Amino acid sequence: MDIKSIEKIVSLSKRRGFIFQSSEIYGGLASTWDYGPLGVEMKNNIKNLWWQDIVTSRRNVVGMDSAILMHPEVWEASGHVENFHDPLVDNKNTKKRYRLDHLLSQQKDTVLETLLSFCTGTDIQFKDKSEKLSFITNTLSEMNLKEFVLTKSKVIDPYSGNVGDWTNPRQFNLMLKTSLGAVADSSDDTYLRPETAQGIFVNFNNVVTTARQKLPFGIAQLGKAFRNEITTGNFLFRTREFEQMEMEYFIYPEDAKEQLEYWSQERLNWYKKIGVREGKLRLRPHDKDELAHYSTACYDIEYEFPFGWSELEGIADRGTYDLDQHNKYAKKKQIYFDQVNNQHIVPTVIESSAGVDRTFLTCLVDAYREEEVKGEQRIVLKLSPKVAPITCAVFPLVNKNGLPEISENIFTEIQTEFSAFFDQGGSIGRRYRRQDEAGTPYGITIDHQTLEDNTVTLRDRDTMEQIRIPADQALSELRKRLQ
RNA sequence: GCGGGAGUAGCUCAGUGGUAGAGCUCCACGUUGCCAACGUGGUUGUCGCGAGUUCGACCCUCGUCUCCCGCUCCA
Repeated sequence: MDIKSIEKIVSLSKRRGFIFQSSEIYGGLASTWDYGPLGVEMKNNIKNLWWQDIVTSRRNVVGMDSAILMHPEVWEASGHVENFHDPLVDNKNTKKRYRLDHLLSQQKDTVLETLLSFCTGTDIQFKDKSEKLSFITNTLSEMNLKEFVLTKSKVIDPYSGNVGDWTNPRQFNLMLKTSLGAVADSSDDTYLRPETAQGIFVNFNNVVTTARQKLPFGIAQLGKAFRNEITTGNFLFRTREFEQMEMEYFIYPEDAKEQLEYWSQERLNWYKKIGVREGKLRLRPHDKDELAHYSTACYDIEYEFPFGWSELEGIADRGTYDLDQHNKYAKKKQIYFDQVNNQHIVPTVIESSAGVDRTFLTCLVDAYREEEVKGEQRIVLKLSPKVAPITCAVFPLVNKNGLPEISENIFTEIQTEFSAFFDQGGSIGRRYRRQDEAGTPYGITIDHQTLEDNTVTLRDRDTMEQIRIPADQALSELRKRLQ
């Protein structure tokens, strides 16, 4: 696939009604996208395939659907208020931007001491350098600085090796704030959830007692999450509003390693099952310094996009972090009573956190092909039939001799079970090609022979070959192929 | 946030300081009848948005928004 491939995907998405830019008639809103008629079908298919695989087909995983808005203290407890922001500084000379803590970790001690003198409460003793660094970072970020202390302290820009002309640190909070209630008062500030996981953790007890689950068991949830990303881009890949498919699997602590491996494989296999080419997928363990504030081990499932290997999903060992935190902050405790060992424990959590939109983009990119057929270019989406927005298109070969009427009847029958599309406009070749671009795996054509022996042709999108089957077996044939 | 490229019909793009075009698509009718066939007719644009210069701006200037690529960033 060439370098313009993402543009081609964007163009096809719009042309066929997969994805439109949000608020397009007003000039668009950065990195927000709307799903069109084909897009929403395909997105629903992906979500249903996930739900089927994670919840429906498993005895010990249950689903739920929590609210997007949650009590502000949830985000205090989860660590997001403290950790989910980046203090950034710019060097006006080199135009480089750094995270303050990353930048300071590369500075000499004398520079740090100078910076420390600008902070209040300098008599604090620090255990080690990293504690000192985070103190300086946090203090400087929160101070309302009037002078440019980084420049005064002679902070070096690693890019140039010289003292930079630094802006003061600014906090970029990655959580989107909103106000509840009629009056916008700071006491009503709350956040749009940056992950769906917390909705599961705060309902842990509710689910345990009502679903009568015993360790190990999982709680799954599908829904929107919001992050005020500083840098967005790559079409659907990084957006501020996105949909997550998350599952928290609660286990005995000693099983953590084994379960992390198990779920990593399960999840990797799921992408293969929905038709993503195996060679474009990989499982990558996180380095220690990549780990999130809650995690002790993590795998990424990555796909090789035109813009490089990028994360589709993280499978993380969150330990007991989240439940512990809520137990510290909330009045009601989230604790599991282990009937086997007759004791109260806080279970360890293995989390699978996948992005719906990223999976959607993966499917599109992975399926996109440009082929040459009789000297003409054919653009085709070789989507898995389970993922494709339209399962089957129905065509009368000609618009006379009663063929449209017969076709309508077959279409109506197929529509009861599958997403179907009826098309009698233009030549038959044109209609096939339209469906190729939409990724429709099957086409049923009603021709003159149908009038004689009641058979129809079934066309395969990928091979473009046709077989003849009895009209009354069309539905069962599709059923067979979709299994 | 920086640098580069781009924004004109649904798509791909041409265009000129004097109120806009092509190909494809799409729709209708006719014809044909299995892989973007043909004929006739037809729909569609505040030329991304806002200012400025000008008698007059799609075109020049400034600002701004959006997309793509590369940086930076991405617990």
